[in-house]
Amino acid sequence: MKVSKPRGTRDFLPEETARRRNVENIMRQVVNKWDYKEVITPTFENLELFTLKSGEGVIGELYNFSDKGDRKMALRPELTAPVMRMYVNEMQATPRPQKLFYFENCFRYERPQKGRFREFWQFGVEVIGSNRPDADAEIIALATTMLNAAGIKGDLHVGHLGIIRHMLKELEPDQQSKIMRLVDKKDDTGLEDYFEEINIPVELRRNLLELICVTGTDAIAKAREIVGDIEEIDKFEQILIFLDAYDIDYSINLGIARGLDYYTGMVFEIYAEGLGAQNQVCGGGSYQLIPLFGGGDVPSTGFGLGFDRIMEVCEIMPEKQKSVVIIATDETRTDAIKVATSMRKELTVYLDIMQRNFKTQLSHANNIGADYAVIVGKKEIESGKLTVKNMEIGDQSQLTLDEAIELIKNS
RNA sequence: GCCGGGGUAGGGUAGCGGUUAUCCUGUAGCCUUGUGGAGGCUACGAUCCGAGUUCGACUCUCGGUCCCGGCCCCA
Repeated sequence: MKVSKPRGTRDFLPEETARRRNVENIMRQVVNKWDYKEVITPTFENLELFTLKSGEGVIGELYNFSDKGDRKMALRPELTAPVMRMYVNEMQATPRPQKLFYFENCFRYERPQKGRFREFWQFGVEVIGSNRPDADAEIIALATTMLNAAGIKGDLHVGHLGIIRHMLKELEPDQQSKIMRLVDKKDDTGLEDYFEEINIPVELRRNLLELICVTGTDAIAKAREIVGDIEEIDKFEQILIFLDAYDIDYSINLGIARGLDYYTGMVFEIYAEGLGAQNQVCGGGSYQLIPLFGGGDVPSTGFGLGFDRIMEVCEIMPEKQKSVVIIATDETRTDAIKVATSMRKELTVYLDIMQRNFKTQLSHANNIGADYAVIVGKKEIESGKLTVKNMEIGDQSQLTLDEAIELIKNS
C-alpha cells in the first residue's frame, strides 16, 4: 500500500456508512421530537478555548498546530467548549433556555484502542440557561431515549456534585478539586492519604467516605443522614422524581465526581455492555463554562454520546430500499437514460455505464443484488411497454412506465 | 507514556533459510449484445518499511510503522 490512512482514523465503506447514517438519523429524529435545534461550529478553534476549559495539560492530547499567521489552533477534541463559545459570541440575547444539539467529528491525539479513535464522532446536547431540576431530568431522559432508539441497553448512573461540594465548602478550592478528582478515580487509598496530608476533621473524613459509597433506592435518605437537610439534596431528589415520571431506570451513585471544576450539580454516566475497557457511551451533567469564556452567569446542562461506541454494539440495520437496474442495448442507451430519469422521480435506479452487453448487464444486476431489472430494448421501445423482471423470482411482465413504477414501489 | 499479540493479492488464508509463494473469494473480459445466479477459459493481484546475519531472507535478528487487546488518561 502506497499511502495509508493516518493512525486512529477509519474509512467507512458503503455498507458501514449506511449503518452509521441510519442510526444517526434515528437519533436525530429523537432530538427533533424534543425540539432541540442543531448547531455547527468550526472543526478547529483557537487553542486557548480548550486550554481555558481543561488546562494546559490537554495540549498533549490535542491535534494542535500553528497556522500561517502563527496563530495557535487545535482541532476540536469535543464540542461543549465550542458551543459555549458560540453562545457567548452570538447567542447571549436569545431566549432562554436554548436547547441545542450537534453531531460532529472530534479529534484527540491518543493511543487508539477498542472504542477509541483519533477521529471520532460525538452526538451531543446542551441546554443553556436553566439550572432547574427539570432541565437536568430532561437531559438524562433525552440521552436515555436516544440510546433506546438506537437499541442500546445502557446502565444509567446518576449523581450530584452539589452534595459533596456542600460538605467540602469549608476547604480551600484547590483542596476541593483534588478530592473531587480522587473520588472520580475511586482512588480510596489516595483519598485517605490526602486526608491525612491536609489533616481534615475526622468527622468530615468519615462522612465523605460514607457519602461516596451511597447507592440504592434509599440513597436520598442516607445522604440526608450524613449531610443533613440541604438544598442540593432537595434538588437531586426532584430530579429523581422527574426521572420516575419519565419512567427511566437509574442507579444513584454519589461517587460520580467528574473531576473537573466546571461541573456544578447533577452528573450522569451511561455504560453499555460488550465494549471492553471503553464501555462508557454517554456522560453528562450540569456545568458552568460561560463565565470562563467571557459571558455572563448562565448555567448549562448537557451530555455527549460516543457515537462510535454506540455503533460498535448497535445491531440496527438500515432498511434496504428496492433497487432497480436498467438493462439496455447499444441502440437503446439514450432511451434508457430517459427511462431512468423518469423512474428516478419515484425510485432508486441504477444505470449501466460500462457499455456491457445484455447478458453481462443482467449478470451484473444480479451481482449487485438488484431487486428488479427493467429491460429497455428495441422491442420495448417499439411496443411502448417495458419488460420488468423480478430478479428474485425470475418472472417478468410487459408494463408501461407508470405501471412499472407502481409495481416496484408496491412490492 | 507503558505492556502483550499481530502484519503474505481488494477480502480471507497456507507455508517455508533456496517453492513458478498455497488455496478460497473478488474484479474485468470471453464462452454469438434479448435474459442473471452454475460451469469453463483468460487477465489483474501479495510477503508492511528499513537495516543486519547469510552464498541465499517472506522465513532469523534489530529498529520503525500500522493494526488488535490491556494499563494510564478520558474534556
